[in-house]
Amino acid sequence: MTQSKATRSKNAPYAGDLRRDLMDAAIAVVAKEDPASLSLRAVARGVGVSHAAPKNHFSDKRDLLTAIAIEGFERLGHLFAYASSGTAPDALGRLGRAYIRFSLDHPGYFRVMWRNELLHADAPRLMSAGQEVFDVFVAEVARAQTRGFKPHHDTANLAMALWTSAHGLAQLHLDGPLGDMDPRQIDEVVDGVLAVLLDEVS
Amino acid sequence: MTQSKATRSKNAPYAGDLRRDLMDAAIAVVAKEDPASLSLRAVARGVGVSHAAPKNHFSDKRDLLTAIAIEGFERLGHLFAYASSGTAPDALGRLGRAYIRFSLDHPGYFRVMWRNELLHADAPRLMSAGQEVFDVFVAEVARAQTRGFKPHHDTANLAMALWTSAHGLAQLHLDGPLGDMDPRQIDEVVDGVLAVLLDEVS
DNA sequence: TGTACATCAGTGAACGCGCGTTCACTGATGTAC
DNA sequence: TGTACATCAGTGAACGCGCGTTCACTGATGTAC
Repeated sequence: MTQSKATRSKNAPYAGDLRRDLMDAAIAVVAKEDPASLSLRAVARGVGVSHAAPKNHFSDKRDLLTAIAIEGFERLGHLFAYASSGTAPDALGRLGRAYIRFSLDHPGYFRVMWRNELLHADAPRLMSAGQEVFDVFVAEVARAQTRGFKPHHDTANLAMALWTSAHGLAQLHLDGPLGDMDPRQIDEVVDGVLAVLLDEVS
Repeated sequence: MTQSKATRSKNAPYAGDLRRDLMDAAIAVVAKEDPASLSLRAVARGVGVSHAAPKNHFSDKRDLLTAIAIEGFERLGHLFAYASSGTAPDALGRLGRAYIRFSLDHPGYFRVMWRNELLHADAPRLMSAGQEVFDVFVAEVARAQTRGFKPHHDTANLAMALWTSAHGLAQLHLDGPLGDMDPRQIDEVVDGVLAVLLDEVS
C-alpha cells in the first residue's frame, strides 16, 4: 500500500499507484488461497478502495492475473540471471534451488504463472517473459553439457527432465502432500533430488 | 447417472447410488474447471437432483473432494499394480507413463488429489491410499536398482527425483504452458524425459 | 394378507451473503484564456 | 494571477445471480402386529 486509508478524503484520487497496489493485494490473497477463487472485490478490499475502482486498471480477473503472471516470470527471470551469472560449476543446481525458493517465497506469483486457463495465455508479454526464462534455463543446460554434464543426451530432453522435476517438487510442496514439511526438510529433499539429477552420487 | 431424470416421480427416493453419481458429476465438473471453484449446487445439477440432496451424503465440498481424492489414489494404485506386474525390465518407464496417462485421462481425479488445502488431508483412508501408491513406486525403484539402475543413489532420493519429474510433467500438461500439445507431442516429450531419467541415451 | 406407523432420502421455498456489473455522482487535477 | 471548464479516477447505491444453509414437507419403503 502506498498510503494509509485514513489520510485520503472521500473522493480524492488515489494518491499512489493503485494498479501496483491492486497487484500486490491480489498476490497476497493468492499466497493464501487458490487464484481460481480470487474475487476482484476481495482485492479492492485489500487495498482499501471501493469495489468498482479496479475496473479502471483491470477489466477483469483474467487481466489482473495475467499481469501478475508476467511480473512473476520477470522476477523469476531476474533470479535466474543472478543464479547463472559467474562461472560457478554448479550453475544448474543454483537454478534449481532458485526455482524452488521462488515458488515457496512467492506462492502468490507461482500459483498464477502455470494456470493458463485463468490467464490470457496468448498475451505476447506473457509468452515472451515465459519463453525468456525457459531459454535461459535451456542455455544453461547446454553450457553444462559442454562441460561434461550428460553430454550425450538431447539438450531439450535433458532440460525438460530437470525443469519438470523442479516444477513437480515445487507444486508438491506448495499445495500437495509435501506441504507440511519445514524448511529444513524441504532443503534435504531438494538436495537429494538434485544429487540424483545432477549425478553427484550421494 | 444410474437413471434418467424423467423416469423418477417427484418425491421418489433416488433410484440408484446417489453418492456414486454425485462423485461422478463432481469429477466431470473438475475435469473442466478447478476444484477450488466447484460448487455443490453445480454437482447436484449435474445429477439432476435438488441442491439439498447432496447433504445426505457429503456434509460439504471438502468431504466430497476427499472421497474423490481417495478413489483417485486407489485407481492410480490399480494402474501402478498393473504396470509393475510381470518382469518387464522397463517397469519404471511403465509406471511413469501410467502416471502421465492417468493425469491426462482423469483430470477430474488428478486435479483434486494433490490439493491438500481443499481436502481432509489427515483422513486416514486418504493418507493410506496415497502412501500405498508411493510405496509401490519406491519398491519398484528399489527393485530396478537391484537390477543395475543407478544402484549408487539413495533410493528415496532417486524415487523422489523420478516422481517429481512425472508430477511436474503432468501438471504442466494439464494446466500449464504445455497444455496446448496434442497427444503425439505429449508422447514425444514423455519419451524424451524418460530417456534422460532412465538413462537410455537417445 | 392387511393395516398402522416409523423411518428417511429427497424436495423446494426461503434466508442472507458475496460476487460482477452498471451508473449517476463527486471532487481533485489539468488546461485554456 | 485568476476564472471557467474539461477530464477522469474513484465512490457508493443498486441490480440480478449463484452460492451454502435451513427447514417444513412429501411420499416411498421397511417394520410391527
